[in-house]
Amino acid sequence: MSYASEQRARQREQTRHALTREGRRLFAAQGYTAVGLAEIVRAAGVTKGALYHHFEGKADLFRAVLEEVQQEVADRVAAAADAESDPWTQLTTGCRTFLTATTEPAVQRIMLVDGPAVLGWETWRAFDEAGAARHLAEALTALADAGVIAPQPIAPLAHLLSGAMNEAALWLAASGTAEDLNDTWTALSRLLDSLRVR
Amino acid sequence: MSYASEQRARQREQTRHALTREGRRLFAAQGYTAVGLAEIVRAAGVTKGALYHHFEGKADLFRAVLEEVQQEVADRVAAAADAESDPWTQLTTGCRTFLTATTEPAVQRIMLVDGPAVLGWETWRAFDEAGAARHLAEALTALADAGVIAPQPIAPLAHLLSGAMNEAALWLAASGTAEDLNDTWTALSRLLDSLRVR
DNA sequence: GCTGTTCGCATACCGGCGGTATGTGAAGTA
DNA sequence: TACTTCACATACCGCCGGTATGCGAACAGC
Repeated sequence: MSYASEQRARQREQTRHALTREGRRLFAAQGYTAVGLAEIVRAAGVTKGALYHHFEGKADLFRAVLEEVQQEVADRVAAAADAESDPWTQLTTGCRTFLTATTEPAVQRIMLVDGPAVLGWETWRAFDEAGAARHLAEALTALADAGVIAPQPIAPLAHLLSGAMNEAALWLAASGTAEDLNDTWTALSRLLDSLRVR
Repeated sequence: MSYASEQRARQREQTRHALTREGRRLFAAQGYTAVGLAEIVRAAGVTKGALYHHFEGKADLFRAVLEEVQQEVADRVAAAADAESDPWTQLTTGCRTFLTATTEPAVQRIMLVDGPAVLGWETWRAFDEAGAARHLAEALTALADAGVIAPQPIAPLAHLLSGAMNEAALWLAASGTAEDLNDTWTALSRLLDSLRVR
């Protein structure tokens, strides 16, 4: 494949990116069902033909967008956690970062509200486990192995904590003052602290 | 109003009930978007005219169904909790009942998956606060007032716990063995216990 | 550099869905 | 009995997701 042959590949990537970009913006602003394909392709400057050339349909475009959003959140959480050296601080920092990151309305609607309904909960969970939820489970496993928290099945605990943070993020975004964020973090910190071996 | 005048009222109620009944069944089995109005009215033995005479549209029918489901869950939780005399046992019993009640697939898809996406999260939250979530907040408030748990803002804590149980219920239903239920309940019990003043 | 092929996308079209406007007959009223 | 109301049925519409097809530019081989 020559250099010149990359012309089409770049154009292809550019079109695909325009679709996910505008799809993400519109899905976040109006919700999955409220936004039509016509609106997306118009915003992206292409036609439905392009969309169906790159994706299997509306739900598949949404899936690509969701994957992108979850990856970003996971990266932010991982970056914040990796900046810490102490395993326990990595957990708390990761949780705190997740809580603030998912407070963005765009992230919320796509990742927490429409995601499960559009893709089905099982599919959504699979994506979630590939994202930030995986870091949570890994951190808990490491802490259990190190004896910092009591040895116990990790999966149930991870889901409890993940769900707690998801719902808290939604609540904070809806009626969230700075005080509510503080109180929520305080309460979550206490719950996390209770895991430690004394 | 004479006895004879109640004829229409009874028929009316019967038709409305058939719609919510079949709507609930189909929404639970296939999800909100996958089931069409034609299928619902056919199962209920009426036509779309009847549906639009009783409800404002598809979303309004779903709202009525959701309200019904949430009320049932709230009643089960309240009944189980009221059977206990100790306030702390009321909380734990209520949580345990909620966890098992929401494991039903029908309850899950309507209440936890489609609910927020169809009605919007804020509307869904309003219904949730009128249901089982209210009992949780009330129980926590009573325990805080009684000095059993540390005095603290209740709303953030209630949302954390509510979200934890919602997600745990979804996980249990998806891949839930009896062992997972036990482990989840053990983990949740520990979290609840950490709230107690020592 | 000419020709055949592939590829990325546009155009045109379809079926089905939620929603609405209107008809109709039985129940209720005076 | 004549009139009104009400609970629904019938018929219809616009829109949206999805598909089939057309087409021009980009590449490949000679």
